[in-house]
Amino acid sequence: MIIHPNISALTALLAEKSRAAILAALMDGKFHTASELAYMASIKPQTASFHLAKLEENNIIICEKHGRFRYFRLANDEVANTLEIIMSLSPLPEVRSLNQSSQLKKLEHARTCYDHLAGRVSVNLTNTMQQAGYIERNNKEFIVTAAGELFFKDFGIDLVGLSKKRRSFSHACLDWSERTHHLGGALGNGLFEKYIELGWIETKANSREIVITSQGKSGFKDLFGLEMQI
Amino acid sequence: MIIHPNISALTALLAEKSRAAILAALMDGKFHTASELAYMASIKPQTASFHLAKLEENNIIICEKHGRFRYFRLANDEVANTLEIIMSLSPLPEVRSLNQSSQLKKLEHARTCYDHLAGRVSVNLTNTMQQAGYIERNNKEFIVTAAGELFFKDFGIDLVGLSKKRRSFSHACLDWSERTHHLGGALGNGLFEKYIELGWIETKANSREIVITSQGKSGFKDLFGLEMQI
DNA sequence: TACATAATACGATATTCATCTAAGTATGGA
DNA sequence: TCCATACTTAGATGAATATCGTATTATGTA
Repeated sequence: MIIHPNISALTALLAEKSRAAILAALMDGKFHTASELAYMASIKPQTASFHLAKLEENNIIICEKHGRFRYFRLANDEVANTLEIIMSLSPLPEVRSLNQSSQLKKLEHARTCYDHLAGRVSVNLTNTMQQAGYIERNNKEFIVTAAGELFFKDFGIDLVGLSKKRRSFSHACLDWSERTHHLGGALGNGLFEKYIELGWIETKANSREIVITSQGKSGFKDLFGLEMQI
Repeated sequence: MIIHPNISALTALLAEKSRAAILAALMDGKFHTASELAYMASIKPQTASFHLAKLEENNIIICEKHGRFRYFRLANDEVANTLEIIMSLSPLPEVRSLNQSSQLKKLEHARTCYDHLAGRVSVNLTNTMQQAGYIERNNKEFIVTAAGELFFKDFGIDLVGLSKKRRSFSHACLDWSERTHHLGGALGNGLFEKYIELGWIETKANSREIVITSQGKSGFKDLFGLEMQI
């Protein structure tokens, strides 16, 4: 028997359609109740409960109890990154309806990746920040340059505060639809929350989809000279 | 139901222990017979045949028939890269014996990754070539610099010939033990074969393990100033 | 031809495990 | 106190599939 990393340990958890659906739903980074996840995965609550217990045991998700509700979320951004990588290696879903096709297009355009922005828009923004010399790519991380420090400060991002968080600061996160990297980590999250605060983007309930508002379009254009194609 | 890439399609193939063992064995990049693979995965030939058929159907492996033997190999280096990425995301194997422990240490030191070198040695060599300014990292590729062109030519590597091959030229391949990148692709393969030709490294039958010979140790030292710790 | 080896095909078995029904626990509100 | 809701647990069921014994095909060798 050849010694090798225990591939099955990870893949067995993801190989099951219902669990995959639950995890895909949780990739929006939000908390969801067990019933919500059951509905999203098209299974009965008992079955969802069974899968959620298994995922929790394996430290893939965590649970917070409030009253009679149990709120589930991905355990951390490392799990989210892993899932995003596996997605980037997997075939695109079979599209069976016009509705699914348009949903897929929207996700490819802009979506959440756990707690930051992903999709074409995110990759464009990341590239633009690189070209402007605000960040530099170094292996799996982006590094904020001196110019970048000024830029992010001007934009109202507290780099010092973010860097104190117990997580990757500016992870180069793999984008499954664009098959390249976008800015993740604490900095990616900081920007994401700033965009929300400014009303430039909006999340939708029970979906990873992100909508760029009209303020967002002009905002991104002013900030980066970036034209949003929708 | 949330639209997302079909994770299960890929992971279901890897979730089964016997198939995982077969694929791990094939990561040495060599052809293996069905019986060999059955033995390596500790299953009967019929069972191996069943799994091999399934893997072939899904274009994970290819088969060449010679006489009464069937030789199986990974389909291409894209499959190998995918497997290596999944391995880098998976937990290290549980080590149950001194023998396994020493085998793991050897693999972490130097092993084949499909058709090129992986492990600590490979990562060190890659870093050294980067520091010497022979190659530069650009996203998922390494780029050969002008200085690098001279260097590789001196070392007897035919860059023009390699670049004509219908595959990635110098892929930045993920190393599961070192959790960083080493040089893969056609250039990685070219160097690997040159090391073999020079007698610097030796492969072992039915193992991914690579042995650095004494010529290799002095060779790598002369070429890169790199001291091999064994 | 006869026999040994490599591999696959087929059928039976066993195991794993996702799913559901039914029942039970916990919580909040009337 | 009673009921509705959210969720889990337990047990039964069924489907998928990995495995192996047996048989068959293909090839090489004596």
